[in-house]
Amino acid sequence: MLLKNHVVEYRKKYGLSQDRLAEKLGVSRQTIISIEKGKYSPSLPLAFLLAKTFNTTIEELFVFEEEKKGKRDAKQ
Amino acid sequence: MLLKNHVVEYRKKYGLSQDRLAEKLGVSRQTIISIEKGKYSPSLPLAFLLAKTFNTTIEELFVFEEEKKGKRDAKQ
DNA sequence: ACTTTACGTCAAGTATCCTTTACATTCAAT
DNA sequence: ATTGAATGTAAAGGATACTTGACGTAAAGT
Repeated sequence: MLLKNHVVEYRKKYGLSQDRLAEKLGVSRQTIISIEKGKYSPSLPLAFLLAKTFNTTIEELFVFEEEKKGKRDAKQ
Repeated sequence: MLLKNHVVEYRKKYGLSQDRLAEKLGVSRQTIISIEKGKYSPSLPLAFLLAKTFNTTIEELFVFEEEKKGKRDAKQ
């Protein structure tokens, strides 16, 4: 199960640096970097904050990719 | 920042025991109990799984309550 | 009475998220 | 060439999520 996200795009859309975004969210810059780079997925509270900051939803911001190896039929 | 959820209601709506739900999600029963009891919020991946299991969204399943007491950080 | 099912607690350990510090690179200004 | 802003890496430690196992309670059905 992979978890991609559109944080970079949204951050740039809002003209924020990683530093500024981190500050706004009350987390460290490293956290932003790690999430953008896909090193780990954020906690649910942080995911909520991110979505809120970008006026979108968690589902829109984070893309949940079911990784089923062997399965080829894409449903949805 | 509080994070309530409707896991109990949805679980019962789907006629699942905590044990069965845990099994379905691939987590321990303790994890379900802790989430339902509000001891902590789930990880984002688990939140996604829960929402998916109940055919709903994270935003619907988890209620994000902005806590407005004693703001320390002047952000922006 | 006994068993089963479901829900709950507690505690100790592992895994993952997040912070902090320090340092490196790139690019756009001087 | 140097400065500053923005992005990146790495590593150690702290905080939170999750597991495992042991145990308690209560209800429902033999």
